[in-house]
Amino acid sequence: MAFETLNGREKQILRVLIDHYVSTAEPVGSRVLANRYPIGLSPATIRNTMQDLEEFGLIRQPHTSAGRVPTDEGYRTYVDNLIDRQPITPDLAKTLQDKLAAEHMRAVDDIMAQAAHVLASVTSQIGVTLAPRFDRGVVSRIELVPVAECRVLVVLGIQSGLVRTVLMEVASDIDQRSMEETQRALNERLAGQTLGSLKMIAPERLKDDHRADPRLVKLFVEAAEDLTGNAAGESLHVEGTSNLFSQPEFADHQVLGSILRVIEKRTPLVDLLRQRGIGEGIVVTIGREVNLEGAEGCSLVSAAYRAGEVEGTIGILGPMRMEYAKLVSIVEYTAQLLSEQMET
Amino acid sequence: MAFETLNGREKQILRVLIDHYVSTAEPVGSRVLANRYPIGLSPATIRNTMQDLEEFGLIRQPHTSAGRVPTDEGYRTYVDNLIDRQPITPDLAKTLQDKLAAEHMRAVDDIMAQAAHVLASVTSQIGVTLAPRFDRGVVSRIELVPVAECRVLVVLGIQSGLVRTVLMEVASDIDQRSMEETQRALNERLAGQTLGSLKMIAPERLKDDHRADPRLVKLFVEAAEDLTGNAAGESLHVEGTSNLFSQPEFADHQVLGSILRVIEKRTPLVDLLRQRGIGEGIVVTIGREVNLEGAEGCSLVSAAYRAGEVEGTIGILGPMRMEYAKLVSIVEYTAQLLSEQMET
DNA sequence: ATTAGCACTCTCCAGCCGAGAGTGCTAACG
DNA sequence: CGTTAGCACTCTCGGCTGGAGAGTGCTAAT
Repeated sequence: MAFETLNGREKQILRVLIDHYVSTAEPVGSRVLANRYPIGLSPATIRNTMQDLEEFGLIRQPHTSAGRVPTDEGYRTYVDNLIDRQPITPDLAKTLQDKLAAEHMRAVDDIMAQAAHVLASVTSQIGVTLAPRFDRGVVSRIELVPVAECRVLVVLGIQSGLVRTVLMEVASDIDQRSMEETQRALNERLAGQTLGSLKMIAPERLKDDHRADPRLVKLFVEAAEDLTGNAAGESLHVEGTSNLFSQPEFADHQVLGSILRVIEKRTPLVDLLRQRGIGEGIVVTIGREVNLEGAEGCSLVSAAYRAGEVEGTIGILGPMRMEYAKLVSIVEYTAQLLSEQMET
Repeated sequence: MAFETLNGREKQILRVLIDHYVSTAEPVGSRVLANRYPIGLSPATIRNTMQDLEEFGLIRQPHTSAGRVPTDEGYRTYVDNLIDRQPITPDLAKTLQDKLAAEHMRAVDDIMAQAAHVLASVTSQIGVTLAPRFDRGVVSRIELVPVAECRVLVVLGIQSGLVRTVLMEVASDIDQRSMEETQRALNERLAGQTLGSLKMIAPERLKDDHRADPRLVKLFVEAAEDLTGNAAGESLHVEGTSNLFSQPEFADHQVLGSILRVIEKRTPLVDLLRQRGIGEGIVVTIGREVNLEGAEGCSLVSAAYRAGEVEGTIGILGPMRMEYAKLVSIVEYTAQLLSEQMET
């Protein structure tokens, strides 16, 4: 059922059918299409075309004598071929800029939370953001800041100006001087390396360095690891889940429950977003493609953003029946803003 | 309808009625109570007592010829007077310890998120945690760490070992030396002050100090302010909202929706928790007392924890029909663990 | 004071019916 | 030959009904 096999009329009918269904959430009958859209065909003819589209697997009937509803594949071809993307309005662009770029610089985490929030409120869907993967980040500066008796704060500066910190617990008998020496050694030997490679590289490069305290180095490597791997849980932000309540397709308690449950698990969603991040630009994932247990009825519109070497993903999650034409632009623009802001 | 006006029988009936209702979620009839509990009275007698309790406003009938259901006030007197608290099992204590105290030291935020998660999974309610209010925290150490061209990371050590960091944007022409001088000055003049008082105290104490760069000081004060006030949004962690889906009282779409909506707004919930935090120990807030628009059918079991001078609140949010006897102990114990962990 | 008995009320569920919507097919039409 | 009018058919949905069941409140007996 490749898109090319569809004739012009079939394409047209599919388009208006989805357009109409998206705005009403009701099965679409032939009469409605004939009346409301300038197709110039009688309901009967439209019915015939609809039967064809049904055979192609692009639309289906919830039951005999109901109107038609798009299938996953229907949405797929619609998004891939029929959509005409609606550029973002200047108004909206301004809103997004204000809410995101504005104010003074904040921590990465705050920005991500804010981005998720804005996406949710602007689209009335669920806004999701994934913080950058730091393992690709190039280390530009390392600071060890003693903050209490046995605690040292590791400050890791990444090229492009991002910063991350981790607390580590050290033996109490490490003195100020040795710490400073170690810090100097770390900076000299590790600057310019990616965060992800530290685990491999650090022990090797520092083993001959008489200045560095090996215990500190070991802890440091562990801390760096923490930042790349373990942070997976914390790096996901989800906002606007209550928006789903106004969607008629989620009126069913079970359905809605299983969606929220899978979102709350975090890991599956993180994986999904990571996976979607690798392709450049905007990606629309529809229905079963989403591959989240319980969220089969959902679509994800996602886009990657990047800050120097590190990149992450943002997106919106909602019912398959969403205004792709509009939302795609919003997500794309937001990702772009985010990239800009982070590079500053 | 003070508790003392109830006679022994009324107390007994109220207790078993609530016990039974909590476990079944069905209106409780007189027959069931007579059969299932060793009251030694006939259904008819129980019915009379029930009528009395209804007049007191402690129970009510959803409709004529249904069993009785506790009212807000019913739960209130139950929790205040009739409950016999069920101590935490050793098993559960161990689980909580493992999940919370375990692993190496993490940032405050991670701990709070983890605590919310654990509370949710252990109680099958919504787990909520509020990070400590740092404005009461006593500053023990201030570090200014340059991390990029125009960026300085402010590291604020609080007595009792907690740390917070904020990024600030500085003019590019501030040199290394001046930064170090300023840092020294800040430490000397501000250590021992509470974070909340910095805004007042700092300008005064530093205005004569020739070492401190006034621009840096100004930015520093702003950063500190950020940490105390603005952080309100980020300091709340909510986990386990999907647990509500298995509660029969929230089968209704509207009800559930409005609860999740008000939780997502954050501010009302933050305020509620702050307010509940000021009283020592554990607090049970029931039904309308909760005072969250849309969450009238919920109860909150909350407890304050403290780490040195700073304190925060944790709790669980769920339907009024919850196993208070058990949950109160769990929340209390968790708060205690949290206090211990943070003081370390 | 307690309890057995009973009439009464209300909910819940299953079944039924008619209205309405929308289809697929067939036959007529240009 | 593509298009369309007409029509029989199917399926859902809302409202109505009636019976079963649960639980009450009252009264009279213990």
